[in-house]
Amino acid sequence: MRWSTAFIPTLRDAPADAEAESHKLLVRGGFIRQLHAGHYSLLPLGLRVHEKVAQVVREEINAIGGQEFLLPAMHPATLWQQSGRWEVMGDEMFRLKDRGGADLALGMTHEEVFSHLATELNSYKELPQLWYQIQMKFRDEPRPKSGLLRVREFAMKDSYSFDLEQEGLDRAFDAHHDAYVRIFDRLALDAMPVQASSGSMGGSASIEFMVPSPAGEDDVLVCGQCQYRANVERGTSTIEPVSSEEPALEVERFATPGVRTIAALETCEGGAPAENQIKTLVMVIDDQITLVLLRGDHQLNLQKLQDFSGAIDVRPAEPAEALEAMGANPGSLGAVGIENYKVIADFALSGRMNMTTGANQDDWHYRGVSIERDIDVDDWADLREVRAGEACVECGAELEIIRCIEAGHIFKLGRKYSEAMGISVLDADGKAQTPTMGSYGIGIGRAVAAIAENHHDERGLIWPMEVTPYHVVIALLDPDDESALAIANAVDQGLTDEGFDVLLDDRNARPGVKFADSELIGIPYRITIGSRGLGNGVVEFTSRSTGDTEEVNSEGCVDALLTLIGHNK
RNA sequence: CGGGCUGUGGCGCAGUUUGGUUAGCGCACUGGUCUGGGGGACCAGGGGUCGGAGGUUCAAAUCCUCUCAGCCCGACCA
Repeated sequence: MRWSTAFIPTLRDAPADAEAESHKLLVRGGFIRQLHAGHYSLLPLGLRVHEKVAQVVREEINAIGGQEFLLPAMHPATLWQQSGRWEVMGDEMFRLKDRGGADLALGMTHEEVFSHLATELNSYKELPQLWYQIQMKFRDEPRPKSGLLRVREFAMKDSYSFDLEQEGLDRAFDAHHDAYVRIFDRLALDAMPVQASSGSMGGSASIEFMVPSPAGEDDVLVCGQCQYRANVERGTSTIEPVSSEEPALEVERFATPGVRTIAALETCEGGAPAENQIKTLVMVIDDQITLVLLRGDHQLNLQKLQDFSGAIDVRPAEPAEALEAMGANPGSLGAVGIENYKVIADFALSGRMNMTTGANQDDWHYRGVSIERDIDVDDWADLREVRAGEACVECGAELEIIRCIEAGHIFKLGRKYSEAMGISVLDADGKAQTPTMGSYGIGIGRAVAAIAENHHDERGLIWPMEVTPYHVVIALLDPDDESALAIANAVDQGLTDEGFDVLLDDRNARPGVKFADSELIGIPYRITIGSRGLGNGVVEFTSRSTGDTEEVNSEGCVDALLTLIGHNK
């Protein structure tokens, strides 16, 4: 490719609203342009990277037996109604009507469509199947952000496995796990597999592949000693038990004028340390008022509550709702004597006595509360968010919390979708069986951004060889010098013949511009051909990542350059 | 959805408080001269009607109302 005829609109300044490094650099380097919030155009350079990432994914999924499809992006509502997710997906699904008034949706994932196709499976002899596609997904994200990291329209590789038995699903799941490790390795992403919440996907097991980055949106618990890795939405820790003072006293109501917070209750007359308080949260779980109890110094993780309840919609009650339900304002609420609402308590409260909590009357609290004796707890659950420094549940070492980008996610779905969509095959005994499914996703555009996020310096991007838009850029400093041009053409041809993607910078621009641009767009190797070097009979070979330059005799330089690149395309 | 902020050429910004000729600057772009190994200089140019609609006024980028869009924090989401 000749740079002089290519569309590579580089910018000296990043757009003012770009925050994430990948966002700034992908825009500045002429890879992407925003059309509107959450929707990006891939320019030629961006598309080349995107396709190379997709190709790596494709090769590795093919290698474990995947068969590629391309499914519609627009789906009939009936399909989603059948799985029950027409309601579950809520506002996140783009919905529209056709001219006849039929409800349609833009696919945010493809369990339904693939399951629908899988109804054509008839016999156990046809199993297992491993199907996948690389297709646009549409999600009406409340807040698109960070360039390609969180968008509303994005390419995703999603694969789906169909097996007769659990062991088959386990194999498909493990095969994906290993394939994902290879994919992220090839993409030069340090992705770690972590235990994850299944969210709206349902299912029994789920592992996310997390790439550490400050631009990420997930917090991951990482043990420094053992291999324990878990999303905070799922992870637990071992905490020092708090020994309650014995004996259990009687519940006593006491005045706490103006006290509305845990912190205030710690310091007021007759108060108690946070760990001896019961925090009472009024939540609305699928329109049902529910009380959630935590130790005073603990934070609720909403996703844990959602996963435990299996609800579609979980939110904190509005202050007015809380007042109406409880007869007091938040800050003075408690679950003592509550019978008409469901109460869910965090495990950390188990067995605690002589606790302090709100009395459901402003300015009054109870002390001497023993949770099992005084509160009608319906359910116990792990609801609290782990904090950095707590002890690993596996080995007791300290847990760290690391901000990460979710680059991939694999689920064991079980039979939820195959049942709903009516997939059935006959087994060897001629009995109808419902296959068990797995689903496995990797965001292609997000992977591009994650790579950019992790491979850049102050001068610009530094693409890994697997995904770089061009392997080599030839900086032809004197395009009007015929001998220089001849050598540049020979190098271009020679490297291209060996399968390298070559960008020949033949623009009539100053050397500084060419160097700066080639570094900004992150081409791994630069070959500089200029009159100064040629005067000494050499061309130069520079590595983008190290900045090191070697001189190569211009005579017969193609072979020498091929050796330097080391055929590591 | 709540809070904060911003919309002026492709990008970055000034001008808005205190309405007043042809709306300005840097980068980018076009032509030219010089230059020629780290975003070069000079000369000459082209491009915006100030997010949109309505209003106030002799006069609106500037004031008022409505509206749309984008960004950040939170909520939410995977």
